Amino acid sequence: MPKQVDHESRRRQIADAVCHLADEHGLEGVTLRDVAARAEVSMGAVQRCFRTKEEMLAFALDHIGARISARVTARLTESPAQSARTALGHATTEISLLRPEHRAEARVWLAFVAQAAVSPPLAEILRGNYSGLHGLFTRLITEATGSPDAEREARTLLALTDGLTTHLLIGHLSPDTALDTLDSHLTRLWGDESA
Amino acid sequence: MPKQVDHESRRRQIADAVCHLADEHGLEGVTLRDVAARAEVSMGAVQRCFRTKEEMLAFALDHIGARISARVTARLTESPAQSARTALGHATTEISLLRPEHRAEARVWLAFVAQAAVSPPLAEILRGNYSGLHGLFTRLITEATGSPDAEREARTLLALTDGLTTHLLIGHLSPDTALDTLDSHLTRLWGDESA
DNA sequence: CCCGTTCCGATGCAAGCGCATCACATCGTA
DNA sequence: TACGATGTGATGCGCTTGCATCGGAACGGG
Repeated sequence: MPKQVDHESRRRQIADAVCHLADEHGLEGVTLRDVAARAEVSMGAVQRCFRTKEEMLAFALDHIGARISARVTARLTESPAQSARTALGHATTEISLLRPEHRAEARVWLAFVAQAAVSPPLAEILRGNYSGLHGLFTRLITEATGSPDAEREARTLLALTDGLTTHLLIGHLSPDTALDTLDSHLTRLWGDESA
Repeated sequence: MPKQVDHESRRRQIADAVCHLADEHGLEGVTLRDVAARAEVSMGAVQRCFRTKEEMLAFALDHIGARISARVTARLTESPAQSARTALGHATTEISLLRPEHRAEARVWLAFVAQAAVSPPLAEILRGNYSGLHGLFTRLITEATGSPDAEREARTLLALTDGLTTHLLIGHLSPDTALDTLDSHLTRLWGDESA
């Protein structure tokens, strides 16, 4: 056998390059050549890892989705002693990608969401991610409030975080304003349900 | 002078073509040739109306933004006798583009938003649109509830509608579910503020 | 030790892109 | 009526794209 490269790690390496490029110039700026250059591999290597460009994009979306989800669950498990309310607060701020260090991830996410609106395979992946987050939010809200409307509250919260992230990216909101809006919504959620 | 074509109406005609193509294949599927073909004009005519492709996209974004805003204000003025609450309900359902006949506009909007995240000129246009909508929402909420937090509620509502639209487009939510979520949020808004 | 298998990376190719160019209709004017 | 200005649409150009191809390097088995 030849050199025997770890394919899986190479795929992740390429997916990271895709995310970097999508952050800088949007998904339209993601070409096979630029991806190969950024990942510091040859173009042939990229083509061997992924049969088509679309397959590469799908893997990259899965990759970044998994990374974000992992960060959320990590945040929850590292501070398990606190209440479900603060846990949900942590989860939402993590999801909404409001902090500057996650701005790049937010841009990549938005680029993929837009593409998913006209690409069923990408939409399928996103649906999976959102379903998972919806379930997580529902569980936390139920735990914190016992409300029978937890599913609906989870939908509202998830849509709100996405909307705030979007408005942040196009400069309509500042990070502080977005965070304040999110906090306010959570505060009212507790007030309503536990009263 | 030669044929003397109405430039402004032609620009709108081209902008409509841009929107149709963006709806079908995303913004990446918008090429000068396809735009010309869809608008039933020659490619040279497109280039005469807009010096560059980016200028054309900016005009198209302005065009669709104005159309949506116009529809919202039209909806408000055509039923002025009702309360500010129902007015806001109408405005939000109009903005959130949940109805099937506005699905195309929603897809176009999402495509432009994503592009705006990496294109300052487009972001500038979007910021103007959102500022106008934020002002409108703030006014209606103030009128309906007298709450001092009207600005924050308006931000929340605007972000929520955008998030719901996004989730609808990628198939995470059904139109009915999205509408129900929006209605629920509005109901709670009235309950909180007027209590 | 050498050969066969397996993987790699450079190159080629057809298609499509945005943009510039230019001869040609078209109409007001003298 | 003849002319010149002006807007028009077809064509060309340089470049990039995604994808297919192919010679060669790198190992393990006989």
